[in-house]
Amino acid sequence: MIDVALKPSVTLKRKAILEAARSVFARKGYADTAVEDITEQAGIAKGTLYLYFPSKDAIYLAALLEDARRLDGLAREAMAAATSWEGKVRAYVETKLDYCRQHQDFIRIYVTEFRTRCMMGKPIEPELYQLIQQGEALLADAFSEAAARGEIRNVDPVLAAYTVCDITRGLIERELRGWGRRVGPDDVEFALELVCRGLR
Amino acid sequence: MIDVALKPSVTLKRKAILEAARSVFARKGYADTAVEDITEQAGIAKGTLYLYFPSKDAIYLAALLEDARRLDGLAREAMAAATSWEGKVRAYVETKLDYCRQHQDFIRIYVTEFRTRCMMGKPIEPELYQLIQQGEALLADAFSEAAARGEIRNVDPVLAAYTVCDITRGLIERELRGWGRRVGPDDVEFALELVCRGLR
Amino acid sequence: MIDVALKPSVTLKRKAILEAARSVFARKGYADTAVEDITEQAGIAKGTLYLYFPSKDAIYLAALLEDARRLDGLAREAMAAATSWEGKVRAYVETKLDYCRQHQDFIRIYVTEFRTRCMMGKPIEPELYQLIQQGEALLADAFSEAAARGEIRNVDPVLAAYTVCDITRGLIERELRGWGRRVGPDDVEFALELVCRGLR
Amino acid sequence: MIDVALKPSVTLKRKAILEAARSVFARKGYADTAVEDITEQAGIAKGTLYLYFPSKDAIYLAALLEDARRLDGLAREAMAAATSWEGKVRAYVETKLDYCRQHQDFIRIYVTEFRTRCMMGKPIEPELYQLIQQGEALLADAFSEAAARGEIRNVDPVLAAYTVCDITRGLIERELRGWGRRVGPDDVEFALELVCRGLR
DNA sequence: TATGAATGAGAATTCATTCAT
DNA sequence: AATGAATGAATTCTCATTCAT
Repeated sequence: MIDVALKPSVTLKRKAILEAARSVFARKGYADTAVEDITEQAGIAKGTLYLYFPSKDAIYLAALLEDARRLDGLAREAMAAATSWEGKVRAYVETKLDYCRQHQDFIRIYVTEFRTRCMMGKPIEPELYQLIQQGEALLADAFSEAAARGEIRNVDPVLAAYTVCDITRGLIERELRGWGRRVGPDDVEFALELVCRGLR
Repeated sequence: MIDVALKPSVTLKRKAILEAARSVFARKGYADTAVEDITEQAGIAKGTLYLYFPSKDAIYLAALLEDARRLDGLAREAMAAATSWEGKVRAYVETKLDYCRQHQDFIRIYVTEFRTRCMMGKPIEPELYQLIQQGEALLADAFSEAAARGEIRNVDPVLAAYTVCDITRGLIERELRGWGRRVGPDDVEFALELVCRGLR
Repeated sequence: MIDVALKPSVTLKRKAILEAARSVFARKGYADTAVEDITEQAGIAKGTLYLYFPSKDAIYLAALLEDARRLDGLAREAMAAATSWEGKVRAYVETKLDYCRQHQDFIRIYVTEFRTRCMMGKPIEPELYQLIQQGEALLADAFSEAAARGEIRNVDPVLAAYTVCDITRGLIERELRGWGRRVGPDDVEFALELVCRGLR
Repeated sequence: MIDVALKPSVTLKRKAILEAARSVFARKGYADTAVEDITEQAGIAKGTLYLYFPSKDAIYLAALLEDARRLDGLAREAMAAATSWEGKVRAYVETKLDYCRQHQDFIRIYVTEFRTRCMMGKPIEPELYQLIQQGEALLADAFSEAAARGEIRNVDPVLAAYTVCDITRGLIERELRGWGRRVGPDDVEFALELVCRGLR
């Protein structure tokens, strides 16, 4: 009972810390972020943070995971709501782009640090790995079905999914990076049409 | 005569340091690389490094730039040798993928740290920026001409170029990251065909 | 209450660090003093020092300033207590000499490093500059008044003040330097009489 | 014979190095001067310097010593040329002030670093020590004789000499330091008159 | 004699983490 | 549970000196 009563406040503070961490990580990057920056932003003492997270790294990962879960949920819903395979692709691309526009903090961290870790061969949090795989699988399934229905060429659905992911990521990075052309609706339409024509 | 004999040795040592730096940066990432790691790998004393480069950052940048120049040259040549627009796209994708396979160190650094810097809004070395822009422009030109000749739809050539870049990057990362399916010839063919069909 | 109890401890540790710094600076000089020497002497860890002072230079300056303020206060009081101009001069000289005898650390630093900085044209901490100027002005005022009362020749009071400062400094350095004759009461009497006779 | 022929050139290069050293030391101070600064200024390679001097410290000392010898010679001559004790004091003060005005490099180094070394108890080059002592002794002798002739009070001639040295130094530092009133002829006259009146 | 590339000990400073209160 | 002072290993960079050529 006591647990039940206390847990929410624990969870609340955890969330507050994660929020602060996201904001600081996104602004300064992982390496340039001091743990104290996070605790200041969160309005707590430095030591307190270590009651909720065992290390700087753990905070980073937790922040990432939370967002990844949310994004996965949104994409899943949106794709489920779409009926055609084109609709599912559009749902995937637009959901991701929208979410990233609204949560630039998250995506900045994700696109930079997380990708770096992958490439450096650091072990990845299993749940995060799963979420990524599932996202790709969702797309692959849509292509599988479309191929079965004869709506698209008989392509490897996994490869098609990869391609959509790559293009989506390109749009997101272009949206967020400080230079070059920004992303407008035309850009999305162009990408979607290219994929659709390319697969038919 | 003396100059002719000595200058190369300076250049040689610079190259050796860059080689060592690339290897270490690629293995440990920028932040986790100590300058001493590089000097050890290069078989020189700590101070010696600073005779050739003014800072850790400068080494990183020099390593990056050298590779970017080489890669740009190769891609340029390969594309020039191709006659059809499809050939040029294939040349671009395959040259990049090949180079990255052969210089995993470089690409690891490029894909991770450099991208991170871009996203964090840090100022980018102008020459590097130019090389990137030029690579994209090369593709865009090919699409422009193809459109003029009526070989492809009347699409925005810059957007098409972006898309090819994104897909290429996806292939490269998949090739280099430690998990998931590796990239085979089929993957490249799939990507190329998707783009070609999508644009026609 | 907590504040009242804790604040002093911060101040106390600051003082302890300054004391240690003074001792080491005085023994080894600024350049030959490593920050670690100070922290060892103070019995704290290297990092702890940076919780109280932002840099080696800041410690040096703080140590200097603290002493300069104390000495200024003492000289000011002693001179105020004296009624005749000769008394004021004596108060100035003797207060300084006494203080320096009792705080050899301070004066070693002051006479050496600080003077060096002045001569090299480095910017001086404004408060320190003011304290020095005020000390000279105090003497000059005494001479001004004495001249007005006809007790001394009609000399430039500022020049007279400079001279007394120079002679005082000579006494102090002779007292502290490792070689040559030490300073006894006769030396002070001689200096005072010379000044008094010289100005009358 | 070979020695006789080579020595001059050795001496010449030594002088050139010392000249360069003086200039750099005076500009940047001992600690902030890199040996390379000196060799650059002297137009020689870094290693060459160590053929002429065993260490940075030795260069500093040699530069100091050379000037000290010159200044001692000049003061000695000027004082010998003066007949009255007042003339000798004036000769001492004015020679020093003139020399320092013309060789600010030297005096900057002398006043700062050398004095620092004395106060820190570092061993002093014996010849330098002697030169200083002799300078003081010259003045003391003048006072001794003047006292014997009844021209001044029966003061301790050594103390009187110290005082003149202190005042002279005060004038010199005021002349060279970047702030406060500069030294004019009046300042010298004031100082001389004060001493003369004070001793009579 | 002259060179200047190479050295490596040593400097100041930072910061993730701990722990006594 | 919360604090924040204390820690000390680790980092980048400097520079007097050496030595092979």
